[in-house]
Amino acid sequence: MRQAVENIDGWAAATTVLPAVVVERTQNPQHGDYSVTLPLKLARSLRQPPLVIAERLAGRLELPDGFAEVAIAAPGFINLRLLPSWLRAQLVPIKEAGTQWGRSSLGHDIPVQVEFVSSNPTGPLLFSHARGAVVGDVVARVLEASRFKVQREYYVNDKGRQIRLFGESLRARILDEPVPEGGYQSEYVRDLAQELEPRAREMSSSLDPRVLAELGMEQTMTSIREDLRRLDIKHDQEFLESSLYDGRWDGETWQELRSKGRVVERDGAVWFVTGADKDEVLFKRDGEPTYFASDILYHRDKLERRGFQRSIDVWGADHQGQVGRVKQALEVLGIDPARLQVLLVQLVSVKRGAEAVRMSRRAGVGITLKEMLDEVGPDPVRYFFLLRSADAHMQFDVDLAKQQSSDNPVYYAQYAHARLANVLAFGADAGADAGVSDLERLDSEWELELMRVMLRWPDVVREAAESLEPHRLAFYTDELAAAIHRFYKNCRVVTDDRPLTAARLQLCLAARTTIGNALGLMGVSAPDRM
RNA sequence: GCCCCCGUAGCUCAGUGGAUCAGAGCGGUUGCCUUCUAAGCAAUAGGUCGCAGGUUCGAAUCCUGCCGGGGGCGCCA
Repeated sequence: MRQAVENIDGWAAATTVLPAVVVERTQNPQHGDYSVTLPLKLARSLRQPPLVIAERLAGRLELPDGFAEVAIAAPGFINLRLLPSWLRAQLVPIKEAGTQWGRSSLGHDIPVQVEFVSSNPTGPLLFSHARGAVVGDVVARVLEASRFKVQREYYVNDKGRQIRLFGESLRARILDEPVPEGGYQSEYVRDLAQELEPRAREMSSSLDPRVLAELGMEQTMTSIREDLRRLDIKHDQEFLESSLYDGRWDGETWQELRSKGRVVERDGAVWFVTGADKDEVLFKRDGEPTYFASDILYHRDKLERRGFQRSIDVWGADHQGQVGRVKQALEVLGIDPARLQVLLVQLVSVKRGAEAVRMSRRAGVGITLKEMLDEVGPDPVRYFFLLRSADAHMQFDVDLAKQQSSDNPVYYAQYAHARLANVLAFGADAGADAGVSDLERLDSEWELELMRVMLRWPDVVREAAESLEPHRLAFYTDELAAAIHRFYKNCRVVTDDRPLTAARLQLCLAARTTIGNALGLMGVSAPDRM
């Protein structure tokens, strides 16, 4: 496809530097399947009208297999159309690829880490955490489908002031004393204290807050893992913040920054010199490192010591301010900051009835993920999050997600899959195999349209992987489901016409493969029956 | 004050590094089940793409400035 256009380069190369040759999909099917806008871009440097250029180029085009006519359209497009016979022939490779259909080797086994969720082990996952969890997981899935070597990591903040307060709060609850200033007042900690008390007393008769914090984190992580499991999310590794402070890695890193003149002591604290108007604290006056300090050690560890080419971090939008300074510190350490990509996931508000409740991490209030999973189930949670781009604020409509009815967009896609599965089962004996000649019977607008949509699937996966935009999968799935429903409505599959039946069953099989793979990449179930 | 995200149909949101259409779902109105699942299909109403300039043959899309909503700018996490 692209190579075909390269062939014309020689013709124009003499004049000037060529703009990139781009073959894009047409937005309007009336204009064919692909279009080239090169003539419009060349018009100025060639000093010829774009239409003339288009005609000369079109005449020289060597089309690869599968393309029918080349058309010129004002003001200077070259439009290409796929041959129906070529479309039909693609059903065979889709069938052969099966669950592999849509995968690519784009990533060439490059090691990439996706770090997501990373909620503190001092309380349950809130529903607001789930958006980042889903986005991170699907980014990981899409990268895996593009043959990146992906590791999913959960970064556990298991040290510092918050953990100390956590332990002290647990102790206070057990002893029925007041929770310390700034401590954890939540019901969760109260219940946890009660649950841990017998073991805690056994392990530490004095109820050492450190032991309590340890037990509490262990317990909390267990429940977090369980919540994530229900969303079909599993991390390969839980990385402990405390492991960064082994006395060598941290010492070496600070030494490196110091040698570059980027560390100063002032007011009893240790600062990273940004060179901008405001420096950043690395070590507080009480000697404890800040999160920023840990972030530096952590990302250096991933990108330098552990050898990941890229680290894709999924953060809440409220951490936006940290991106710049972590990247800056990495650069000082000689690490290309572009290797760290931060996906900022915007906040979620929950709509229940007519009421919208904003969920902010800071506000600390909100529905837990567990409660939401109990109420609506994992499929709507995943699908709804994927129906929004990560950088858009979104409103989660609980009532809609909960509806087991046609209004719920999840079912639209799942129903398309179930219908196909049903037809395939119904017609099993009639469609054992179809030859290429039979496939020629597939010539209605609905059948050809369905094929066109299916054939975009590999591009969708690739684009989602390149842009790190998992919502593209959901929008594609919706389109594909629409094409399937229209086909189903207008083309009776199982009839007395055996060859036609066989051909249509082949189409159903390919379509089910495609939508099944799409749902699978999103981690949404694809039922055979609804 | 500075930085980031958003502003597109009544509602929730796609599209946005130019040309080739302003779109989907929900909600409104109206049709379609003797045949493989109507959790579906089809039709219809509904929008100065926040405002104002600018660049261009062409701007929802790029630039500038405003307005509005959200988030950040801690020796908090």
